[in-house]
Formats: sequence, C-alpha cells, structure tokens
Amino acid sequence: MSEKTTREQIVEAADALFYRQGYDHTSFADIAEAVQISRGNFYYYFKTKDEILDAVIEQRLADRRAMLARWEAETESPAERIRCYIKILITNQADIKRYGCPLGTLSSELAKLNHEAQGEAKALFTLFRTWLRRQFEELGHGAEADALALHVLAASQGVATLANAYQDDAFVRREVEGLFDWLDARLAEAKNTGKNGARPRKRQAAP
Amino acid sequence: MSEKTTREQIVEAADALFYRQGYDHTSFADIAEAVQISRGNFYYYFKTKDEILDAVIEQRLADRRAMLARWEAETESPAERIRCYIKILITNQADIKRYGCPLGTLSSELAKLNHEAQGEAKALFTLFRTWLRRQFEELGHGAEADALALHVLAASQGVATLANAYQDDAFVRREVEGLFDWLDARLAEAKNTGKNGARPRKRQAAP
DNA sequence: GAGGGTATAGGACGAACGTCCAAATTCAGG
DNA sequence: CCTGAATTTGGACGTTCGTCCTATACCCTC
Repeated sequence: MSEKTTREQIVEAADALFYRQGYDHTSFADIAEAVQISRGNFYYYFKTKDEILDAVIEQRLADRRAMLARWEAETESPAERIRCYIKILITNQADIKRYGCPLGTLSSELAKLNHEAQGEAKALFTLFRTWLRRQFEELGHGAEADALALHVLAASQGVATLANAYQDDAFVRREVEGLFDWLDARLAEAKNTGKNGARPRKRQAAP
Repeated sequence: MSEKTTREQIVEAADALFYRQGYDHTSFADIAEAVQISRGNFYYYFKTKDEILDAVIEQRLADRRAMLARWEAETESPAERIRCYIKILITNQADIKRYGCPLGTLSSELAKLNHEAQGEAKALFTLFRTWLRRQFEELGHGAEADALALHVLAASQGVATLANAYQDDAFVRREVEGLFDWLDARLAEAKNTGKNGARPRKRQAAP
C-alpha cells in the first residue's frame, strides 16, 4: 500500500463526500475529519473550495479516462465496449442506488448552484459522449453516431435517477437488458454486418 | 387575479426557488425577499424549513394531480395520454434546460442530504408511475404495465438530465420522437389493436 | 546542530444560516 | 372607540460556514 500525498488524500476524500453528500452540503470540516488533518491546512493546498471541486473533477476525468482505456485493452469489438458502459449500471448498482450517478448528480447540482464549474462537469459527460460516438462510428453509424451516443447517455442517466429513488434492482436489470436489446437492433442495422460482435444472448421482449 | 394567502405565497415562492436553486441552497432570506415579508414571519406559518419542504411537495403533488386530471378530460385514448406525458419534455423545455426536472432533481438532492422527506419526493414519481401504469394496462399490457411505466419515467429523466447539461434542443426533440416511436411499437404489440389511437405520424428511424 | 523551505495546527474573522421571541401592527366584532 | 385575537416585524441567539493568518513542528541539507 503506497503512501498518498496529503493533497491526494484531500481530493480523494472530497470526491467521495461530494458524491455522497453533494458539493454544497460538504464542508471543509467534513473533509478535514475524513483525512484527519486540521481545517487550516486546506489553505496550503487549495485557496478556495472551488479549487477543490476543480481538482475533484480533474480526478474523476482521469479515473474515467483510465477506465475507458482499460475497456479498449480488454475488449475486441465496439459493441462489446458499449456494453461495458451499459454494464456500469450493474457493477456500481449499490452506489447508484444510494447516491445516484456521480456525473449526473454533480452536473445537476452545479446547474442549480449556477456554479462556474458547470463546464468542467459537462466535460465529464462529453468524455463518454465522444468515446461512445467513436464506438458507434466504428460500427458504421457515421451520421447518427453522436445521437446514438447521447441516447445511451440519457438512458443510463434515467436509470440511475430512478434506481436512486426506488432502490429497485429488478428495474435496473430490466432496463439494462432493454438497452442491450436496443444495441443489438442497432448492430443489425449497421452496414458492415458480421464483424460487429453481436452478443450470444437470449433475446427477450422489450423494454 | 385573486388574493393569495401569505402562506400560499410562501409555498409558491419556495416551490420556484427550490426548483431553481435547490432546497438546501435556498435560504429563508431568499424566500422572504421573493414574497416581500420579514424573515421572522415564517415561524408563524412554518416552524421549520422541513415543514416548508413538505408543503412544497404537497403543492407539487396537487399540481401534478390536476394536470393528470386535465389530460384525462382532454384526451380520448391511453396512448394519447402517454404522449401528453412525453410531450412535457417539449412544453417545459426552457425550464428543463435551465434547472432540470423538478421531480428528479429534488429526489436526487434529498437523497444526498439523506433528508426525511425522500419518501414524499418519491411519491411524486409514484404519482406518474401509477398513472402511466394504468394507461398501459388499458392498452392491454397487463403484466408489464408497471415496467413500461418505469421505462417511460426513466427515459424522461435521462433526457431532462442531459438537456440540462447540454442545453441541446435538437437532442430533446430527437429523443421525444424516439419515445413516440417506442410507444407506437408497444401499441402494435398490444392485443386489442385498432382502438388504441396510434398517432397519424410519419415514422422515422430510431433512436 | 544550525538553517530554511515544507508542511501542519489552531484559531480569528465576518457573513450567513435556521430558529426563536417579544414587541408592534393590523383587523374584526361588540 | 375598545378590546382581544390574528398577523407581521425586526432583531437576538447560537452555530456553522469559507477564508485567512500566524505560530509551530517537521525534515532535509550543509
């Protein structure tokens, strides 16, 4: 277990607390208690709370970029990669049920606070949007690739919001299955059929 | 223009401010300024901020119930009613782009605050969920009616979240069209075909 | 072991918060 | 008009917030 910088510890704790409690509702005192440092020590690393938020968003961007790179390395087809994204809803189900989507809830909160960092939060969405678009492009959906990417993003956001409200596992599973079916239909549509890696799955009725 | 009770004015102003700024970030001073009363006067009507939140949620429930009743009166088929719900994304597009969905963002915020009123906020979702389920039941989707209702809810939540992040009108229109198409496919599936009121529209490709 | 940059502690600061209260004002009925 | 209830006022209260400062501890290098 490697030693972590105080700064890294602050960002890590802030990241978790912003996710669980929201940015506005998380105080310096909360973070200080989590990291076990004094409140005054923050000023040495971050001059304002906004700077911590920027660092947290930067961290989330880096984490997600690493995740996407891992998927690129581990998978063999664009379709499989898109399925990786959809499957986050299952993998992170426990957290999503309790706190919602880390991207969506932050974006919504910053919009209400009319916070400067709205743009940075949007960049988190855009990271996935661009990546998903590329996958759809590789599948042969040139013109509509971006629309398809946004659709997948929207679908996952909606599932996360309702999963958070209702804590319903079965609902999440159903919607993920529905998204897989939707993706299969897009694969069938695509021109270069055959090498797209349609999954060996038993289909079932929508949704 | 009828005179409104001070209490009604407070709830109305709080409703709008909670929507635009969030519950936690809205202070008594904000509401007092909006209603043009003194801060101390709140205590006469509401003992705590939580009580104001309860009243606001109650108000939202009443508003939405009235809206559903209006749709019941103005439409002729369940399919048309479901389309009414989907069309809110267009009707309230301006507000949704700026502040997100009033139901979803409140629910998410209260979850982060771990607030007692999470259940009441969930009831707002459940109002639409139950209503949508009934529409799907009348369309002949007995067993899966609730799943279909949740799917529509999730889809609209996702669109609202991304509309808020990206301020993209074309995206919203595309997703609404996609939902209409999805609904048409469900209508075609339904057993009692013919009297379901499939819309006279030109279809186009998904999403 | 002295010196100097790095890091941490602890508290002061004013502002804003939710809450609460006592006094002032408004208003209706006798 | 008088009176008592309903309503409103403005400010006090204790707390917490983000910010900022200074004093102290730490640690490497000479």
